[in-house]
Parts: sequence; structure tokens; C-alpha cells
Amino acid sequence: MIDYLIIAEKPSAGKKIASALGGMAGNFDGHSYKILCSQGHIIEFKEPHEMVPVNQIEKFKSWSLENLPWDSSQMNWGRRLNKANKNAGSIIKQFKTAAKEANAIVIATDNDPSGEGELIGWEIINAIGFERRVLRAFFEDESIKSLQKAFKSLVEIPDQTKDGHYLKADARSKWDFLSMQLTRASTSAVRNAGYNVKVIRQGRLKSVIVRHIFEQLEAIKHYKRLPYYEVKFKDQFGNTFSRKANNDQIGQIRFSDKLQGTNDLQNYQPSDIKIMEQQKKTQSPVKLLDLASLASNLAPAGFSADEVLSTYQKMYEAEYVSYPRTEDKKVTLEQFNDLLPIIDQIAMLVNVEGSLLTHRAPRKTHITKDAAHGANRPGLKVPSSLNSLDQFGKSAQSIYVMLAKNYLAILAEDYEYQSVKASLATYPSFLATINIPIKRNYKAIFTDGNDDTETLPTAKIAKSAEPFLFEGANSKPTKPTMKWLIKFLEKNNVGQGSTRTSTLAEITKGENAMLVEKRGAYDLTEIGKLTALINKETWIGAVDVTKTLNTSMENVGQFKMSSKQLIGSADTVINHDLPIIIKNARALGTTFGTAKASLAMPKAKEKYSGQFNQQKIEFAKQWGRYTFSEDEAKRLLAGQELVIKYPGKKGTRMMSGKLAKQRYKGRKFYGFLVTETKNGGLKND
DNA sequence: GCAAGGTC
Repeated sequence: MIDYLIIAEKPSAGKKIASALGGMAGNFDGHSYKILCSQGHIIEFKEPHEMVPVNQIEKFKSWSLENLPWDSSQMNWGRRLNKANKNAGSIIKQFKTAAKEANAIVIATDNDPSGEGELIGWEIINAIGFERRVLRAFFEDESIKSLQKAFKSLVEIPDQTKDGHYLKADARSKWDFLSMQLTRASTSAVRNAGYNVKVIRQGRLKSVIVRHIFEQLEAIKHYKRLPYYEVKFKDQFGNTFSRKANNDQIGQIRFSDKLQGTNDLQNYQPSDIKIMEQQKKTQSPVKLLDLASLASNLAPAGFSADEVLSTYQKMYEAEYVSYPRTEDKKVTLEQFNDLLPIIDQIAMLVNVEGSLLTHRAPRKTHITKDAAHGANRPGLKVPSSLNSLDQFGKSAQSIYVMLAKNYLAILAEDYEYQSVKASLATYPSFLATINIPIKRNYKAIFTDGNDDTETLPTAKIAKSAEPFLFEGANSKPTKPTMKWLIKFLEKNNVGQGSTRTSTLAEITKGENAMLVEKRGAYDLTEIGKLTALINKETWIGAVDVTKTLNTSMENVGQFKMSSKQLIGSADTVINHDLPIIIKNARALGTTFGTAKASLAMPKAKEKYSGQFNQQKIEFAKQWGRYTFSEDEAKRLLAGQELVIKYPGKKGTRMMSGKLAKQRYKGRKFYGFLVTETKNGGLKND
């Protein structure tokens, strides 16, 4: 027997724990241990209909509106191996075998405030039926120091049902699972309205994304430019002097009528410039990048979230970049010190002047105590050349250069500039703030484009300025870029960092895509438009749902609210949204229209009908890539066996079959049933 | 065919 079987969240974390404790198995702090690694959630919920009593199965299989909403009290929340992960079975087996020899299990998954780490741990413990002691290792980051500290102060968890972290994550997962009813409802409602869609997906993250983009596109579409005219002054270097006015007074300086503006301009003469205040200022380097910011910074270069995600993952596996799925925008002191020795090597590779990197001490602005993985940054292994990164994907070089420069910038000195406040001698209410660069320092390495302290090319101020009539306008809503969207989701706390990026990638590809990227900005597909029109005024499409969920999760974690209550709140949302979805679907004829809906309009499946086994039946003319002729249809209806040349993707195959009653996903239908396939049949004839 | 949360 060993003392502790340690559950690591993933192999990379397992390795780090091993380096802190002295190997994947051994002795630490007087206890024998063995480390095994999960791969995130290797356990997931069963299908809805597999969680309910026999008499409820059909109802929970159905997507029809008459079978919604579900009675969530009927669900036993059974779990199974994660189907998407081929390794899930063998990982669980390893845990099961090792647990037989262990006196206790230590949950050493990521220490995430949402409790996801505890959920991953308990899922495994429950799946293998382990009933002895369970302990938790709480660590701030994956550094050796923090890990050793955590394993010297393990916390006993006497009762799973009293583990607040677990309870809140468990309740969250059930809430989200229940929300899939709104996908079923939206799909059925849209189909009932006559649109032949495969699926209209809704959830508290994707519905909000689609809704927000839709509203922005509407705002752009309905934007009306309202020009205004206002007297300003300009010097020969382009520095502009203008007046400040609040809403009540703005009418006195700003005119919608150009003539009034021109008249006002007559009241002003050229004036001398008066310097009021000069101050040397500095600005510290920009924040480090997390995965969502990295992806959104690379989007204008034409790289999709999907491309960045998969390329980064491969680079991470090769250890050229740090752990991908982080929300951290800072690093810990340990993480900073780890990279310090290879900084010059990285600088050389990405062509950054070594002489700029004089700030080798950690900056308070970029160092934090709690950064589980730390911001995305170069890995401890430095690639031999930028070209050698091409094997990972077309965005690999761009990813590395951006990460490296962003990180190197924190080792350069602050940007220095002269901030000058000036006014006009004759008209003191006209003001200008002019920033004149002194030393660019970190900005020579990396800037993030949202910069207002560097007002180049204004490097000088003239002695005098002249009045001119400025034409401005109400500002146009910005294009829905990835950066814009991520900022919105972050601000409203919708979705976790890694899920935001992966969900965005997911809903931007495939035949059910809701979004398309067009020159760095998002547009909605027909499916996306339908999704947004359907979730108008629903709760699932609003940011408040996540806000409330987060608050409730906190309460569940502190035992101020029961899991049942939290799950009940999902039922409330669904009951609220169902009638709205149905109402919105009925309005689609007006809101979505039929003219531009060619893609989503039903393609009526052509059918043959006739007598078959003394019954009047129908079956599809088209079977996969094959179309039955009228003569063949007659023979099938007569019950005859038919031999067809099936045009498969890799060439033609001979198949024989008959008409038969069949079942697909619980739905009964008549169709061609293959009785024999002749392999090595005709090729490309 | 469905969620969001982990992960490869």
C-alpha cells in the first residue's frame, strides 16, 4: 500500500508535481505517493434520456416543443466516460488499479475558484468507487516552491457533499446541461416556422456572443451620420486646440448647420500658443497576453481562432510556448525567474536589440502571486530558428514573435514622453495636450495598438495656431472584431477564458457555423442570424444569466444556497425563455424574411409513395449519393431485391438491398436497407 | 443534432 494516490489535472501538471516531489512515485514529507494524470474532464454526463426512468425515455429523447421543458427532478445525473477522449477508458483503469493500493487520494488538480479542479477530481473518485480518505492539495502556481508547500499542508476533505468547491462546479455543470433544452426548442421552433436547419444552438456563452454581434451589426446598419461643425485651432504641426463643453453647453460651440459654423469662424483670429504645463511622464509596458488576447491580436493578420488554438497547442507540446488555456495576464516571480536566463537568446531569435533589455528586475505591474499558469509567453525551450516553427502551423511564427516581443517588452525601460498642456493666448478656453516622445524604450519592441500617449508625428509645438472649421460627426459603432467581442465577454464575466476562445473557434467553423470572419471582423451566417433572432429578449442570450449564475455558485460554495436551488434556477430560465423562443420563431417571416433565406429554406425531400406490405408508405428518392429511378422504386415497393452501383467517395461499389422499415435515432422510416456490399467492385466506371 | 467546462 502507498499513502497517497495523487490526481494531476493533466500530464504537464503531473510532470511539475513530480519535479517538486522527486519523481512520479516515491516519498515526500514522510509519505509514499504515486502521481497519475487525468486529461481534464475524462468523465461527462450521459445522454439526457439515459438519466431518466423508463417511462420518461421517449420524452427526453425528443426535440419537439411538446416534450419541453424537462422535469429536471426526473434526472439522476449519471455520468460516463468522455466520448471525445479516446484515452478516457485507459486513464480511469490506471486510477482504478492504483487506487486499490492507496490509503488516500489527493486531489491535486488546478486550484480554480470555480471549483472545476475539485469536480475533475471527484468525477474520477466516484467513477472508480474509491471510499477511503480524500485530501486536497491547494497550490498558488505550478512552481516547485508552491507545490512543495501545498503537499506539506494537505487539507482533509471528510465529506464530498460538504466540499463547497465541488458543489458549486457540480451545480454549474448541471445548470449548463439543462440549458441544452433551449437548443432543442430553438431548433424545433425554427423548423416549425418552415426553415430547414440542422440545429440552432443556444447556451449562455454562444447565445450571448451571437446576440451581441447581431446587435452591433444592426447598430452599424442603422447608423446615420450626423455631421457637426465646430471652430478649432491648428498649428503648423497639426496639433489641434479645442474647447470642452458639457451636454448643456455643447450647442453653443457645435452647429449642425455648416453656415452657422462658418459664421462663427469669423469671430476668431490667429493666436499665439501659450504653454501652460510641461511634465515628463513615463508609461510602463503593456500587459502580457492571455490566449484570447493573443488570438484577437492575430485575427487582423488573417489567422482564425481555430488556427491559433491548434497551432499553439502543438507548440506547447513541443515546449516552445507556455501553457495555452490561461486567463492570466501576469506571471509569478518564479515564472519570471525561470525565463530570465534565456531572454537574450529569445531576443536574438525575434530580432530585438539586446541593448533595449535593461530592465531585468521584476515589475510590480506584471508580477502577481496568483497566476496558476501565468500569461502566455515563450517556453523554456527556444526554437533553433523561426522557420523551424513552420511545422506547427502557418500561424506559428507569428504566434512566437508576438509572444516573445510582448514578453521582452517588460524587460525594457518605461516609455518616456513630455506631456505638454497648452492653450491659446487670445482664447484661453481652447486647449491641447500634446505628448512628445523622448525615449520609446519598450515601445520599440511591442505596442498593442490601443495607444493614445504617442501622438506621432506631433513632435513639436509651433508658436501660433490658426482657426479652422472642423467637421465632425457622431461616431459610427465599431466593427465586431474578435478583440471587441473578447473585451465584452471579459467585462461581463461571460464564459471562462479558455472556453471563450474554443467556443468562438467552434461556432466559426463547420456546416453549422454561426459566424464568419471577414477581414478581421465577424459577420453572422444565416444560421447565426436565425439564432440571434430566436434569442431576442431571452435570458439565455443576456449577460445577466451568467452574472446570476456566478453569484449563485458563490452561495452554493458557501452553503448559503443548495445545489437544488441553483439547478432550479435553470428551470426558471427555461420556462421563461420557451414561450419567447416560440414567439420569435413565429415572427421569422418578417424578421428574417424569405427572400434572402434561400440557404435556410426547406429543401423538400423528394419522395416516392405507394403500397408496401399492404400499407401506404413513402420513402426518399435519394439514398445517400444515389437516386432511385421510377422503375427501381416500383421494384422496391414490390419487395424485390435491387442491385445498385453506388457512387461512393472512393469509387463505385455494388450493393444489393431491399425496401424495409427502419429506425434512426428513435425515428421510424421506410428506406433502402443494404443486404450485401461487394467489396472490390467496379472502380470509377 | 444539443451546454460549458476541462483537456489533447
